[in-house]
Amino acid sequence: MTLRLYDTATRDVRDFVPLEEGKVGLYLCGLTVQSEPHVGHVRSAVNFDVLQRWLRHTGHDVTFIRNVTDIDDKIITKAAAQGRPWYNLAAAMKRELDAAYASLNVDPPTYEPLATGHVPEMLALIERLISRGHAYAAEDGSGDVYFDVRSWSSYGELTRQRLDDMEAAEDADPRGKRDPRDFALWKGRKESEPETASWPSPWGPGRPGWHIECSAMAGKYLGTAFDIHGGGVDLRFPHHENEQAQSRAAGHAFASYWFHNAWITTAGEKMSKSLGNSLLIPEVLKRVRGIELRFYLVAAHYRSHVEFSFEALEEAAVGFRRIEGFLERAGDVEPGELPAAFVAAMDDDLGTPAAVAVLHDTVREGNKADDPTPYAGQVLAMLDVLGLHPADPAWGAASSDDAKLTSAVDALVAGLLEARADARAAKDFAAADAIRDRIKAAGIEVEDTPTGPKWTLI
RNA sequence: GGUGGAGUGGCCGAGAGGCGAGGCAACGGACUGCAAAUCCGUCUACACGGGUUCAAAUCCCGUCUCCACCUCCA
Repeated sequence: MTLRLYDTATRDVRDFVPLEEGKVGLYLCGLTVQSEPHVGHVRSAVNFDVLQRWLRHTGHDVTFIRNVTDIDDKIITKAAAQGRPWYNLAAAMKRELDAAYASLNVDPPTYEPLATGHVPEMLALIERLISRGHAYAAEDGSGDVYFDVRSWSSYGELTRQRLDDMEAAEDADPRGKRDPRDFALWKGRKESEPETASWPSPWGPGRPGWHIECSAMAGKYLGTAFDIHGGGVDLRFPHHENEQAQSRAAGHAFASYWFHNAWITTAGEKMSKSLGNSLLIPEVLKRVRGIELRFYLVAAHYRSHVEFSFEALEEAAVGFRRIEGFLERAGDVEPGELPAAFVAAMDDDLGTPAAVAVLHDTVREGNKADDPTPYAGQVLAMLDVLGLHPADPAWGAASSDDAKLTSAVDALVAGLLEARADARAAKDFAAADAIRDRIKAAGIEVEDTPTGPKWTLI
């Protein structure tokens, strides 16, 4: 069985066939680093991370490029409002983003190019488009350069839009455009913008339009034809449509498959950056651990809309702890083979919900078995490929202070548990339960297991 | 107006013509001194109205509701 993926361009699930056998070029539109990342942002990263891990697991040599847009209108505007340089805001938000990815065990990509580092590549691409008759410098002296959508008859093919059916943007300042739907490849510097936010070009100082950076960077690192390109559904139009148009107009085949993840919403609505702080990653991680948040995200199919709620998140966390509890009881085991049903689920358009069901089934079988070891091995293998291995150092090793505290508490609790054991042996259950209640009041739960009592923090 | 998507049991969330995913919660049982954990069982649904079919949550027609994109957006 081979991997099948849903392709936005063809709108169906089809066999994934790489351009070159055994190798995969993957491009993900990362974030514009203009504010702190929230749960919605990391979903895309986690979904792509699962894709990347699965491709690697199935024997592909993956080159994964995830760009960072570190210059755009919003960054300039927000930085100005905050009274700091745009590049400082971009750098600070990039660090926040890195921290969020790390807390969810998102594997770093092969390379993470910055838009500002690829201006020459963009200029070369723009000049190529001009020479081929698909772009033009504005005649109003603005220094803008636009892509000429009327010159590219396939425009709209990715999202099946017809130019004539599109609503013209309300704030459409026609500037020097020949058609209101023409989009900027290069934006001439305005007087109000900082000089540091401009680069020299044949059309005067300016900065990149949004779409051109991805075409330029994907081309540089993955070649003019590569396998998979993706991002959130909102990027289909105009961003991906425009990328494809300009790349193909430049004579490049561009992406073979388009992979788009659905939204996470709150209260039925898109998680916008104006919703406040409650869903920023550090805030969410006060409620659940990173591994639990990742489990919540992985348990839903990447193309399904997820209605975020803390209740659902905490429920997922409870389910995950059940899996962890099983592994703890099973003791040290090495990852084993993946169950066939799990592999089939993953091969079917990354069917993580069905894969997670296999995970649960295996845990139940393991809990029933006299020897849980082989089941635990399978569970570990499944968790590992989903980026959810509990022992992965990415989740953060306990600090030495934590270890000392654990050891100290263990010694104190041990004394109480001995007294409780004595009381139980003497069938003085009232005394035994009193001790247990006292421990519980301190925030520690005691469970009796076949190998003796065990304590955990509540 | 154009494009794409959604409506599933108390809740979350899969599936996409036929042997009723999975989880959480609840209840009953086993185990336990009592619990906890674990296992077994129960509750078993597909927005609405028609239709096709031996068989529809799944296909067709219609209706309603909701969301996204067409402007920056994961």
